[in-house]
Amino acid sequence: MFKEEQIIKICKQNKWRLTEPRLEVLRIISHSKNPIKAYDILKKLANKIKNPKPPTAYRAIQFWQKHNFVHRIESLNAYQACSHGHSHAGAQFLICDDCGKVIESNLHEIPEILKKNTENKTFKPLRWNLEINGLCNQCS
Amino acid sequence: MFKEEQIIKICKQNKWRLTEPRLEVLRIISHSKNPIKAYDILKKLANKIKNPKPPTAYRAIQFWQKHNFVHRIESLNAYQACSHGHSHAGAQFLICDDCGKVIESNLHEIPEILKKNTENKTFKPLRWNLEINGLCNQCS
DNA sequence: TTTTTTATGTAATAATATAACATACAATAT
DNA sequence: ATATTGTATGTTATATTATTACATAAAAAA
Repeated sequence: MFKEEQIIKICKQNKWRLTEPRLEVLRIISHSKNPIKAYDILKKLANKIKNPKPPTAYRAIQFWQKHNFVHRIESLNAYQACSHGHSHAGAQFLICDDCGKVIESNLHEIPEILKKNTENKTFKPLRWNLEINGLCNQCS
Repeated sequence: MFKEEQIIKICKQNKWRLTEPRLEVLRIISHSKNPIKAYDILKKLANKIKNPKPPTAYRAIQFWQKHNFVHRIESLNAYQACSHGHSHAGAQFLICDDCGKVIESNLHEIPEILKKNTENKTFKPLRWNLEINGLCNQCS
C-alpha cells in the first residue's frame, strides 16, 4: 500500500530511525511477489550489505512488524508487506494453496464479532490473526 | 472433548492404527494444561518410550492433527488437544498473553462471514485458522 | 562535549522440523 | 498358514527458523 517515499516520510515524522539494513529489508519484502522467508531475505540482503547475519535480517523484520508495515504469515513462516495501511489490531490473509499468493483482506465485520463472542466468554481480545487457506481465482 | 476410550473406539471404527507412540503422544498433549511444544512432548515421551527421536513425536502429532484431535497453535509452535469434536474445517483460539492458556472457541458466524467476504473476491476458502490474542478472565 | 540510548556486527547456539533409509509389523490375498 | 503388500517405526543426519550474548558504532540527549 505504501510507497517507499511515504514510508520514509512516516519514519521521519515519528522519529523512527531508518537505517540501511531496515530500508533494504523493507525493499526486499515489498518487492517480493509472495511472502518471503527470513533466510531468503537474508540471501537477497547479501547483494546490498556485506555478509549479513541472521540477526540483521530478523531485527529489521521485527522493526517493520512492530510498526505494522510487515506481517508475518504464521502458517508459512514468511513475511509480507502490509497492504492496508500501517495501523490495525488484526489482519486476515487469504492463502492460495496452489500458487502461494497471499491476499491481505480486511473483513471489517470481524472485530465486532470478536468483541461480541469473546467478551461473552470474558476474554478481552487485543489483536488477532486470521489465515484462510484455499484457492485463488487464478488457481480454482 | 474426547476421553481416551472414546478415541480408541473411534480409531477402531475407522481402522486407524493406534500404535504406542501415537497413544502416548495423545496422552501427553491431552494432559497438558496449555499448548505443548514438540520437544517438550518428546521429553515426556522419553518416560514411556526408550530414547525417542524427533520424528517419532512429529509423526504422532501429525497423525492426530490429520484426524483433527490435535491442533497446532501456529503463533506458539505448540500443540493442543481439540476440544470441539474431531471434524471441522477451521478453528478459533483465544490465546491469553499473560498465562498462556488457549481456549478453543467456536465462533459459528465466522464461516458465513468468510464465505461472503472471500467469494466476493473469488477466493475459495477451504479451511481457516483464527488466533486471537488478549487476556483471559483470570488475567484481566 | 560528555553521557546515554539505540542500532549494528559477529560468533555461537538454540529451537523447530524434515529427509532418507533400514527394519518391523499389520492387513490382505493366496 | 504363508507370501505379499502397505503402513509405521527406529535411527542418523541434516535442514530450517530464530535467538542469545557481547563488542562496537552511531545517534540523540544532557
